Amino acid sequence: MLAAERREHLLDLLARTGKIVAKDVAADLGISEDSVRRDLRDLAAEGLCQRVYGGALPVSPAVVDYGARQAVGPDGKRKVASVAAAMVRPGSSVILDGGTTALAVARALPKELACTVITHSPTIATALIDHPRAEIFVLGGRVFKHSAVTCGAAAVEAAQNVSADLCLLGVTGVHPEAGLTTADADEAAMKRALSARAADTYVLASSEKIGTASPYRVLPWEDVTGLITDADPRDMVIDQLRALGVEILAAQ
Amino acid sequence: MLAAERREHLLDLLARTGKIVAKDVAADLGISEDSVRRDLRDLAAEGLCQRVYGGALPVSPAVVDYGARQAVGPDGKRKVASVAAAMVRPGSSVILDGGTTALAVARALPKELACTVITHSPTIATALIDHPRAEIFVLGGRVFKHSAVTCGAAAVEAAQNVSADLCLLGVTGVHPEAGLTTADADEAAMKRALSARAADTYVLASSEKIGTASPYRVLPWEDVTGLITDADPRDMVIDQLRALGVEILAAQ
DNA sequence: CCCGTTCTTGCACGTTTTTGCGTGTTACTT
DNA sequence: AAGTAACACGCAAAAACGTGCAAGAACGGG
Repeated sequence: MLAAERREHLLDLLARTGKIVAKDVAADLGISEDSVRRDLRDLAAEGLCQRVYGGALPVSPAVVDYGARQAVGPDGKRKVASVAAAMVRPGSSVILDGGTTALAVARALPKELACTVITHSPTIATALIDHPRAEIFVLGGRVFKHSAVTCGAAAVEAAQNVSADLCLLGVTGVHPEAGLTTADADEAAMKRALSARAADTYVLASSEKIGTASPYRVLPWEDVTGLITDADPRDMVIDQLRALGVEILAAQ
Repeated sequence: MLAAERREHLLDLLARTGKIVAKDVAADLGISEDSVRRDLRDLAAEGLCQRVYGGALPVSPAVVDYGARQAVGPDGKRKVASVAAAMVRPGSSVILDGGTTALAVARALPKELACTVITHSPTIATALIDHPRAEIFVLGGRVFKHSAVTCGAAAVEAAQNVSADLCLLGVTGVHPEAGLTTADADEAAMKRALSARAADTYVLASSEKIGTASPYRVLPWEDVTGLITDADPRDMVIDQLRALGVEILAAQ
């Protein structure tokens, strides 16, 4: 393995998993920990990673945040993401919301799948630049830092000019009575605008969000085609949603 | 085996496997490592591969590209970036172009500097999410993968709705007669639109771009306020530009 | 056809870079 | 406070590199 290749591998690992453990990488690649440490030191000097005791972290806390949040429920998110990615038909267009679950969907899109992805998340757009066949369209506007997506009037207006077959929406709360909810009013409006531009809207929600509600309503259940979740299909809340006419797609 | 044949083989290998190990190729083809090294040196000079210790890597993938291009002239880029970042006044708004140099500028913005950054690069928007005081605005549109920025009609239109104090533009060619040039027509149009929305336009160009020209003109020198570069201020080309009324800001 | 020129190629040699290990130091943990 | 893990530094061996050089092939003019 070439030295430059190793560095690429480290950056890739950092981007995908959100962290690097020097010891593990050394064992994986069959090289000494010293080499890994030297590489990390160089990468840190170039501002490409942040050196920490035992390994390295991404430079941007936002990305660290992604890593951390992914660490909370990586299995659930991955399962949900792979089911969602499988729903994207070749040649179709999909509106992809922001958030860690949607990011996982973007990464789960098969390399050979040609499709158009419309997103208001710069992070997701960046992640998809590597995808050989995806056409990417970014909805512009002011960037909301806590969620790393564009929101507000300009973004909503930009959304009016697109339309898609499918909208995959992430939310913070999924509740039979409250509907889909989120923690920010502007975000809720943006998600509403996104959903309105697609023929079908599916909600991505790992199990810990089921049965919870946040302050701002995004959509009532009438406007939702289905729910993709890793929660138990026999869960009581899930049953209630099914009774409301929501298609339930169980991940795993 | 003919020399040209060998070069084809190398490029093919690079495209298929993503890397070239000088030693292995020499053994496979039954030629000396010196010949392989010479070929790789020539190919790298033509921009067809990226020379690394032990062999070569491709130049194309976006992420690899970032690493590679930064590896070429990290010092120059960093110097230019820090001068450019120092030009952003507190409370002002700045239009930031795409590219590795602009990315370096984004990273060089001091944490305590409150400003508005308008960009058509999802990568730069992502990098700025962790900046505590920067307001970020993304110009939406179709994403051009080879340069990782939004371009085209929608992006140009989005640019009409913003205005800024300063525009920092990256280009591929800086030539006294040809003006500022770039390798893609859509990109050129986008850069032109960006420049038109700012009171002042400064060009970011590390020394290797000085005196070179690409196919598509972005701007004539009349529309450029200044040039930020790490090239020698007494360089002949730089002198010509100064005579054209371009303000020269020497980095280092 | 012959001879001088140019270009390519492989080898030798000295230089630079990388790498793993040993040593002592520092940082984190319990 | 003691113990362990991670780290930095120096070192030496190995690998890769660049350069100069000579042998040989390709080429062109006479």
